[in-house]
Amino acid sequence: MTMNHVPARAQRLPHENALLAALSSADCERLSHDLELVPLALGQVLYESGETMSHAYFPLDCVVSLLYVMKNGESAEIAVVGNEGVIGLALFMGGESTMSRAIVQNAGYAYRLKAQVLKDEFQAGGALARLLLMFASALITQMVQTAACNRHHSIDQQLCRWMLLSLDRLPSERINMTGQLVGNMLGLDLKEVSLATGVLEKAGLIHYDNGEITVLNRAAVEERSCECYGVVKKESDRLLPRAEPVHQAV
Amino acid sequence: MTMNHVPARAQRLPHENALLAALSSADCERLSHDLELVPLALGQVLYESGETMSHAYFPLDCVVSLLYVMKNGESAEIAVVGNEGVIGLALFMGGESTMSRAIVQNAGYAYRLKAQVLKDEFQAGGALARLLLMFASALITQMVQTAACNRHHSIDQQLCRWMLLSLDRLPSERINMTGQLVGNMLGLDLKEVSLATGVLEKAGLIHYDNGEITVLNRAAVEERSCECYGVVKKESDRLLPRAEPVHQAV
DNA sequence: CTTCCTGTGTTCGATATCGTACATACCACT
DNA sequence: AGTGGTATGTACGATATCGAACACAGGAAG
Repeated sequence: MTMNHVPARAQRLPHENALLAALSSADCERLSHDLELVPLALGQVLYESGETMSHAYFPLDCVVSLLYVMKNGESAEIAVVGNEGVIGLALFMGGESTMSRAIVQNAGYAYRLKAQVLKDEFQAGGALARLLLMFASALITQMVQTAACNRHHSIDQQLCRWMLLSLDRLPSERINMTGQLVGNMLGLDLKEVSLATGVLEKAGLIHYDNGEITVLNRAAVEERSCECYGVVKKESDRLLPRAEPVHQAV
Repeated sequence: MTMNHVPARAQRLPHENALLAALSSADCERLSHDLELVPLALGQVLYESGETMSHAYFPLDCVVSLLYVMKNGESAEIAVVGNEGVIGLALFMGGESTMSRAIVQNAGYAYRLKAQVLKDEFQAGGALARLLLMFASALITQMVQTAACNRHHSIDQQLCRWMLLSLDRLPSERINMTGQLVGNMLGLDLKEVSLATGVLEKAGLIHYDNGEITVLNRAAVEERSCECYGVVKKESDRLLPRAEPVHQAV
């Protein structure tokens, strides 16, 4: 908890988010009045399935999961979004809501825009509109891959894929999350998570202790993961602008 | 081979597709020069994963599946599109290609537009642009649901869901498809399809004979299906304009 | 220190799923 | 009729997955 004297707050800049960073300075200037910096806490729900969204969120250093939650409470992660993207596609796609819940998987900061501002900006059809559509493409790729992965790959493989997707959006090699939560993300029971992490730990790929997963050997995890991680990453790189390096401003 | 006694051909109208039907007569008029009627054969591949698309297709009476195909050949259906939608979202989303294969699940006719025409039309930002985005929303819902369904529901339930989605896009209660193909769609082995159809047949819900599935008791199939079918249908109804009734022109 | 409580991790047995192999029906063509 | 190819149905064993009950830690309150 070294976060107490968070000097970061004042220094957070919009261009820590890849989409905002890719805007021209004119576009950025215009939006800057509407961009509001907000801290997002672990577990915070940005919107609930079927709800109308009030804002779109552009993550800076946080990670947000899109979860589908069934009537009986079982859930499944559909996609992960970090500083390469935005939460709130449905706003400009015309549906106003989606069938998934957006929940903060890793605390941090995000900029947000009021729903109407984003809609207007999209309507105007400028650079942001193009970026949003590109990101939507990348997100669809991730959803498609998730669907196929859920059908065909083992829990171990899926866990590896998930850890890699998370790591790519985090500054360190540690994922701070309880087994319970990991289970929610992957639609698993706690014991299934335990089993899978146990196997990977015995193999020396990770260390798992009380709600903290440390990846010891990333290459081996990639090896063990299914092709899905690679496909999503490659397509994401193809479609999206590169994110600014995340860290320590001067 | 003359088409002389195929009266259907001449009578196929753009408004058999819900998206085209929802256009104003002005929009429709303008597009009509570019709309080309094409027959689609069972098993025809409209585009291959990763390929650049040359056209967007608006199905009239055919059904098209979006499949993801793994490196080892295993496949999984991501979504089904009939006359309520269009094939070729990636064209205007900016990606140019998607990671899925579009394959004709039920033969019939479609209108198609050259890629550039669709892109220009979308750029112009008129009614068609809004409809395309709405349809994209509905398709995303279907993909999300597929991902969750693959994670949590049994093969029986998934088969029921799949049959219902197909029936909604077909004029009769019969689905003409070999078990092999059904397997491809759902990412199953032939024997798993056999097993599942066997169970449903014993229960009197369907009759399955030599590549033809007849649904005998639709209500019971809905009962047995998971919640996924209902969610997709409801969301689809919410977002999309109603399709014209499919059949006999005057 | 004890008790409760919540979150966490483990064990065991039931069931679903999947790989392999083999048996059968139908159709088209020679 | 005979032959090959495609579609289908069945059986058995190996795993993976999942449900239910049990076991353990640590913090808060008494």
